[in-house]
Amino acid sequence: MARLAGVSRATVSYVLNNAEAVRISEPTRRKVREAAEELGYVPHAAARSLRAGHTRIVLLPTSHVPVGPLYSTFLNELQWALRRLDYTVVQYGSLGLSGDEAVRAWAELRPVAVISLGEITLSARNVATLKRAGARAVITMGPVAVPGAHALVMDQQEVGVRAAAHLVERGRGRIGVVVPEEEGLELFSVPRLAGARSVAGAEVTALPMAYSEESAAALAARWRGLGLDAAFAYNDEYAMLLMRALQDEGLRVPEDVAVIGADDLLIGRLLRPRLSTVRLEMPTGAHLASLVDHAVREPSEVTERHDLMAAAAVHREST
Amino acid sequence: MARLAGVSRATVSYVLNNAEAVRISEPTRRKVREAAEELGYVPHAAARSLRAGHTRIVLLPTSHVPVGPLYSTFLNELQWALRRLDYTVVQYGSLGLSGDEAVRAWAELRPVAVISLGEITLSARNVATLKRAGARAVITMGPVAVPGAHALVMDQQEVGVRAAAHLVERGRGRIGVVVPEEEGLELFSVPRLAGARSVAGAEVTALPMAYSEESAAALAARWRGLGLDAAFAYNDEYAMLLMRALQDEGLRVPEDVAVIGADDLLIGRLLRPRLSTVRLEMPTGAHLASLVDHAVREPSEVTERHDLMAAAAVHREST
DNA sequence: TTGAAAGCGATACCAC
DNA sequence: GTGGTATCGCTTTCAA
Repeated sequence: MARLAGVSRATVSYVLNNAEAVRISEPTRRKVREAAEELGYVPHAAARSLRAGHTRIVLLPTSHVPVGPLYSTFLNELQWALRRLDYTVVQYGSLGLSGDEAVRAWAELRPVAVISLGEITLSARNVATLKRAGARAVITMGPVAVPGAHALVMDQQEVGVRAAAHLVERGRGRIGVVVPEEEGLELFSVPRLAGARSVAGAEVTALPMAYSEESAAALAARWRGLGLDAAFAYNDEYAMLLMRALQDEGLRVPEDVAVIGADDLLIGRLLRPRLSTVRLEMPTGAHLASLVDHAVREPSEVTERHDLMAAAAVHREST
Repeated sequence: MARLAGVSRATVSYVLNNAEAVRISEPTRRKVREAAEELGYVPHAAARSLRAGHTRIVLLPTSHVPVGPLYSTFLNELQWALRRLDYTVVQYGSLGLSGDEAVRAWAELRPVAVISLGEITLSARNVATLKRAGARAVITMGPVAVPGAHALVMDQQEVGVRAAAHLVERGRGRIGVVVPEEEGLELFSVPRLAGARSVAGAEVTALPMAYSEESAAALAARWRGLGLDAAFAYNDEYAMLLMRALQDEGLRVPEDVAVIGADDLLIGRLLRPRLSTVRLEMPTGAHLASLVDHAVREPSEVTERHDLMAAAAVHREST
């Protein structure tokens, strides 16, 4: 744009970046600003980052659009906090890509940090690729730790443990664990199931169920034959579907069947009886943002640390 | 990377882009591929697009994380379809940015297309800025059309009309319309309210309510004094909160109060009585993707067209 | 079939 | 104070 405003490109750059090292006369500044405004000039991020050798992009892969207010509040907070730290938050839709393909695509953008929310599992090689491509921080939030990355491990097994322990405490030992039939949730559902199995006094039956009323009704229809006195559903949504179907079958909750979900979704509080659940303590968005920032500034200090998130049962009326 | 694999950078480019115009010997190809693999080489998107003069980025601004399976299915479909057409889908979190700020930030990335889902209202100037920055298609999905952009107008007013008309048909004329207290939803809630008001035989009272159990309970507590026989809530989530609170107050649904929501969320079917709702006919993700692709290839043909989405009431048990 | 070199837009060093 | 200019990594035209 520049020269058409009467000055050189260098001068434009100085003015628009408020360069301190160099003094520009006020009339010139004004001229440049006005020209930029008039032309609707916007700097070219690609050129800038090519020159600079790095970007300020924080990449958030999203394969499934997140569901639930807990998750979306977290995401909003995170984005807001990162922008305040002058990062550009880019969500990259990675649905249907394999891990390797996805990582290549991310790396092309040369993000300074990647926060993987766990839908795609990264290998040590993947992390290395990202780092070679300029990522100073790779943070994973998921069920398992990843070599080379800072991991915030959401201990899904602990969710299962808490749920089953809660039921056993309340005198229920024959527990049906609802496992989603939908693909892509295994990373969460398998450890949750395993956690439940590991609890002393719990006799666990795995119950596949899809996220639909029909599937829930079918499961409820054969419930009496299963000889169970409690259900732990994959999450509150599955729990709600099941609980409703059980009630439609004439079973009383919690008298005949205790039902517990997970993830503490708001909707769990809207049903009657109110749904007991297991809550996972997420870090706040601001906390994670400052972790990212720290990792970007001092990569050596933060790499390879593993933090564990706690889980706790929340007792309401359904158990 | 290249020269370290024994060939020139040009050759690398040819091989990795499968250039047809030029024939490269098979041994060379293999050498290049192996070197790339070994070094974990990933091309630099910024350099590429700088050289090419354009990107394949389709930018999806997201300010609020979308809620509900209808919306998220749509988004997943859209991303998947766009990637099949070889676009890079980038969601840009724009929460807390003004329209002008957001547009500048988007324009810096030089997207070839922008699909604004309606949380931020674009001005004609904004659209012009994006186009000058290389956007060949600007598509808005929202309550209002935008000059210069291809608009998919979701007629929010029609949602209000359908809801109120449905209630009037069923003999309810004194309608409370729940309006969210949360910020950022005005673009949807105001026309929905206006639409309801415009229906003959409907006497409408606006009822501010926040998305919390407390707020719903407070509203329910003063319900009998309002002299209303029906409620149209902003969407199914607000409807569920309100319906539950009304029932806790001892009011019967639909006998004492008919309740209707909007957006046809799955959870609406889990409550008893099942929630009546108004459904907005969204285009499929694949449809929108091909619209984008067409607009990118032939911008002149598509600009400024306005398509209207239909809305229809779905009767269940709560009305 | 492969290599050399120009150039995309922004920046920062160095002269003037 | 301001204007040239080399540079980032990649693609593509032209020569060899």
